[in-house]
Amino acid sequence: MREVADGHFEEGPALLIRDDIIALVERALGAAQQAGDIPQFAAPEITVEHPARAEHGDFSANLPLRIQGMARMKAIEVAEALRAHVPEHEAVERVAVAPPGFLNFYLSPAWVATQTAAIIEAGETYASSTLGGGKRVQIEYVSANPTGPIHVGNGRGAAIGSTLARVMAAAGYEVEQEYYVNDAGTQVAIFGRTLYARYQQLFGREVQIPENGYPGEYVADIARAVKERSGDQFLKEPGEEPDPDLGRIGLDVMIEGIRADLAAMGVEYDRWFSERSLMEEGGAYDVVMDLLEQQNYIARREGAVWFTSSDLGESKDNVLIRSDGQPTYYATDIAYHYDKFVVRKFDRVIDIWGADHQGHVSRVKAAVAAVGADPDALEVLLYQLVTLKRGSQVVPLSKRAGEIVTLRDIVDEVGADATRFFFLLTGANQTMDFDLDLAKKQSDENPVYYVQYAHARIASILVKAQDEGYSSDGGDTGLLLHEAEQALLRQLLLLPEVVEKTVLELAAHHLPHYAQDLASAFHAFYTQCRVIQADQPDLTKARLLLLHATQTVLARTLGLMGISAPSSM
RNA sequence: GCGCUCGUAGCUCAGGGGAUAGAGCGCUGCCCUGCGGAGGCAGAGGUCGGAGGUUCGAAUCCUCCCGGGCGCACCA
Repeated sequence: MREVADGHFEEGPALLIRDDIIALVERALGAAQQAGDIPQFAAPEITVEHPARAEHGDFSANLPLRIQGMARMKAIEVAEALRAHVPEHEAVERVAVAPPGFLNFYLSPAWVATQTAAIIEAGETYASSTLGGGKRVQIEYVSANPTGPIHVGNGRGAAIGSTLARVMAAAGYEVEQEYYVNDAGTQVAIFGRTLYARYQQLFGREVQIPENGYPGEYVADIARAVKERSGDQFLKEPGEEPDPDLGRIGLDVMIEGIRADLAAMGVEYDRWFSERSLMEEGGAYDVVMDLLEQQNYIARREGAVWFTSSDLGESKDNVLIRSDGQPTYYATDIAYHYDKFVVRKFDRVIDIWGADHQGHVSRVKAAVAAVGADPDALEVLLYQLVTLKRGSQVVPLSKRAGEIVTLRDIVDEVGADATRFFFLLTGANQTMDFDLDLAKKQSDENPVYYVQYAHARIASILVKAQDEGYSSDGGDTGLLLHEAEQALLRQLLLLPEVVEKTVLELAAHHLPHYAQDLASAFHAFYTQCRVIQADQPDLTKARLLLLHATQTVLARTLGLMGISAPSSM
């Protein structure tokens, strides 16, 4: 039981064994200094890592190498001195010194084996933690303009955002997922005029799509739907401005489509935040403008209203209100972030943007500071753009171009699971190619099948065991000492670290890589160790428990990625 | 030009101060007389873009250079 926040307690998972090892090193240092084996000095923060080679143990501390200077001793001697003072721990079988000065920890196979029970008990909460301490974090992602269907690049943001949301929730944050709907501004106006042009065309008028308009067929589709439902209700005299209601209806249709497309990929938001709502009388936009005025961050020149962001270290000032009286996207974005921090008081705000918005990051941070919030509480995660390909042929993504490959196309063709896994596999600041031909192939080249197959295989064995009357009741997990069993168990024990790392780095790609390693360890175990053996009832029970634990962790890992864990494929 | 980012196996990518640099795909060769072969094992394949520097130790940090991507609007 650990305190989460405000005296609220919850059942805690087993502590990370890694943290226990760190504590052992720390205590060894204290004891060695106490005993005079190592001189007194303030030690740096202690870390341990998993050695690349199994012969170097399960955990390795490089502390001796790092403090050899301070101790004025050879690293190897520091290591020896520390080793002599490492306290006993049930999980640690032995501690060894290795040149040039590593302190290596070897876990007890028996201890590792018995962790199976703890994993099964934790079930779908395995690898949950209280790292976030109940802090309120908002994750805003995709937020593509509702003037067109969302495309491949948005899909990458969707996969990363919704996965981070799941993982941070597991790590003890109170997470709110949000989509910022740009339902105001010039692009929306252009969309409205485009829709009206399409609408007029349906009544035989010779009207061109406006310059900079949206040529996609989807606008004509909406126009047809409106005509079907409302006839010529929105038709005005030639040359007149379109009815704003028409634009609004069109936008609603688009937003509903976006919502459905994202839902098809397993992405659900807690809130869809309307940009237009900021502009209401006395809304955040008015408040922020007054605030900036009071803080002397406003300048009027060339007929426009400027934010003097260069006073805050920015390379230049930025326009808030254009000379035509329309606020810029930047101005409403300041109001939006004011709402996030000052009105709704999130502890952390994570914005996930495409890398083409990179220039916007410091501007928004400067604005956040100007309205009195902590700019460090805003974390902007940029993902590099996706190049869409058909084989070696690059497909243009632009909404304005002829061919529009939507996210929905991809999800329909390769499935939500493969789409998500594929997007998550590559680190966010790495550009990636999305090869439609390859993604469509549904072959074993797609690693999601490898992972899901492991889960299905386990389910199949468990069913068979049940059919044949085997049970894991009373099984002794201490029997799981085979090399392949131990390797698998060590993978299972890694998930809490992966979750922590994912949260600390805001790097979702660790999960699919871990999933593959875990599946690989399972498949190797499966090949070497038969589970159901009539002449070995005790071992059968123990291995059934191991299967339960593995299935639990696989399902958990897939679940954190928003990917299904099928029982059959 | 300035800023951000990337350059690691034939291809797609991990690793981002630690020990002999990893995985998948592809390639070569093995493994189904028992639980799902969408599987397993082994092998070939690398001057970690280049050059300096910091460090006990650099693919990792710093500087410069080369080469890609993206920004640098009264667009969003």
